[in-house]
Amino acid sequence: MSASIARVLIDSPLPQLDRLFDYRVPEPLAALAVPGVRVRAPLRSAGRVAEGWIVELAESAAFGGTLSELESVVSPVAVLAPEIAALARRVADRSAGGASDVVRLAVPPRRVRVEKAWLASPRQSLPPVAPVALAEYGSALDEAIDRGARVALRVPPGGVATGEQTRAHGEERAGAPADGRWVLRWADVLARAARRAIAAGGSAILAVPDHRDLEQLLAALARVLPPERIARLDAGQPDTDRYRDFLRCLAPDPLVIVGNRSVVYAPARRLALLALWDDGDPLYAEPLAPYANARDVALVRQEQQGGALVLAAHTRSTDVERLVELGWLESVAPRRTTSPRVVLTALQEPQDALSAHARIPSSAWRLARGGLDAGPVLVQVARPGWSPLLVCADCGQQARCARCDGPLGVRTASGPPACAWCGAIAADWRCPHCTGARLLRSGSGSARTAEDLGRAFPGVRVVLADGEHPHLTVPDRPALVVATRGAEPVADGGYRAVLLLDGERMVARESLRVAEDCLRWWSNAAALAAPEGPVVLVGVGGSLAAALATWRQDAFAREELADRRRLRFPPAVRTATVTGTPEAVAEAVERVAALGADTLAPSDVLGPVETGPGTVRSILRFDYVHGPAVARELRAEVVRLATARRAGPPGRRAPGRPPIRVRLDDPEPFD
DNA sequence: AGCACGCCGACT
DNA sequence: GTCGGCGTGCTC
Repeated sequence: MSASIARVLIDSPLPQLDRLFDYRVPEPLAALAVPGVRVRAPLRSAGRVAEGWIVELAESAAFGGTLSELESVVSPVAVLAPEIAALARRVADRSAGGASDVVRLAVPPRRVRVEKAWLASPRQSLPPVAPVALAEYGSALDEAIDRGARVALRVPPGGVATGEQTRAHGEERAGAPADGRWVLRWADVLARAARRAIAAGGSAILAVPDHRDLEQLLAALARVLPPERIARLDAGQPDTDRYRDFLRCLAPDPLVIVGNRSVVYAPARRLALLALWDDGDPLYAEPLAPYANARDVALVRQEQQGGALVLAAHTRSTDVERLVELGWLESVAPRRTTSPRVVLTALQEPQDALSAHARIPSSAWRLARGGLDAGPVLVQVARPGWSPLLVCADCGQQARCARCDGPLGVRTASGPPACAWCGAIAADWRCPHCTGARLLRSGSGSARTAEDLGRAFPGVRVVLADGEHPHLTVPDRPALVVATRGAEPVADGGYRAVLLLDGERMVARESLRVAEDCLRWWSNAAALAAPEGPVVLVGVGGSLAAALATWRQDAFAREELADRRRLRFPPAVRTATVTGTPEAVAEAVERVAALGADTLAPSDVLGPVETGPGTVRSILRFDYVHGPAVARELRAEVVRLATARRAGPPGRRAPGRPPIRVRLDDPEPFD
């Protein structure tokens, strides 16, 4: 007699359904009803069926009432592995959200044709893979992977040429590659780390922020592993491809699974390595409820499943610094420190001077010219477009969109003024401050910088790389590559010089994480330089510039985290934002406060402040130890409000949205 | 979310 | 006496 009860997680965003429901398994379904399969199950009176996943089987019901029978098994494939169900539960609890919302990130939409083909295809086992040493770390990284350690990993800047065998020790920094492609060192390190995991018989998950990083990683992996060992799971690929690769991960042989943020939920056979590249990138923040950051998911998963965790980057996020200081992560760096040659330069002219000549100090100018003799030169700017800022010609105030208050700018030399946020064209703009009607262009975006530089260096090829003009790579030929931050192409052989032009403007942004972000943007751009290629940071001084120049990002993260501790800002503390009607928000805050002043001190309740008509927001901050209790309390309140809706006068059901929304560790209020 | 149950007003 | 209004609560 087999287990006759199936515990099912219902696929629904409703908070009151976020638990396991018991169903009897009818005899005809017994063979198919295994943990992980998608099922249809009646929910509240016959006729209505919900979909869900069997999370576990049991001999007897935990539920006292009479059970319904499972209606059907949607597909025989166990798409929700037990450890992923457990991960989803933990992540949901930590974020005060629902497990099925998390599972939806973990399990891609089913494609029947793909599934049928996969079920019909013969299983074949893959030939074993020999291990490879990560000798630039001595034996520290090899050992860490083998024993399943948690590591904050510093990665060498620069790249290696394809075809050039990565050598065991004393790797010379490659000069110009004779031919073929150039792969960034970080990608090469992660690819070899993954191969080490595979050689030991385990899987590896490698997460990257965006698809450009993904391309780098796939290029690096292609050098060290056969394609049958590599699976790709990213939101950018078509659903059929995504489901096909997802199914491949379920096969018994371990694979390297690469993708963007949600790849941290991938099903992996005997997970041996979970690695994130550049964990400070905001793209790791999940935009869908319950908004769990991929880094946090990775931490939870490692804790649950073991295996090595590697958070690799050029810069150290304050979040990782915190974990290093706690002793939760160990810090591993290459034995021999290689760092870019960074030059700091003050601005010679006021920043609003418009010509490229005025924006680029003469020393930087010389280095750029020198670099162009040998190969490509990178110019990093803050913003895309032509003139990202417009000001009133009469009073000098910045011009803003009449509809949404976004900044007005022009995208091309002759284009109309338009809003950077909503895209609305500001046809008959009038200054709200002085009634002026004329706009003045201020500042230079990527397009204008590219054109200016083209004039300043006649005969030199100019490449414009921004969101609208994406370039993954540029060849090893003289060219000026003007790129917005984060959109820099990878140059074969490395850039002969890197100019970080808009440092001052980037630092001027008002956000809790500006300094951290700037150092990350600059360091990542600097890492694209060729071995002796100079990196020039224009117009920034102080400890931030010094951290880049000395390539000591860890020390900077330590200071930065110490500041956050003093201010009680994240990641020194966790936060919960509660948004909704004033009464509901006040009540939710009250319930958390009732946990005690030790959990939530009165000074750690920020707000409420009005965020819309009839809507307020309060922010709670609390220490990490109290996170579970705060999340549990807020979640309970959400469930309570969803079940017993007694908002407003009796007899009136509150229409539309639920009265509160809860979000843990939302970075937005601090931006 | 849906959908049934339940307890007060107008009805053949 | 009964039909049906919508407020309230639950979903294995």
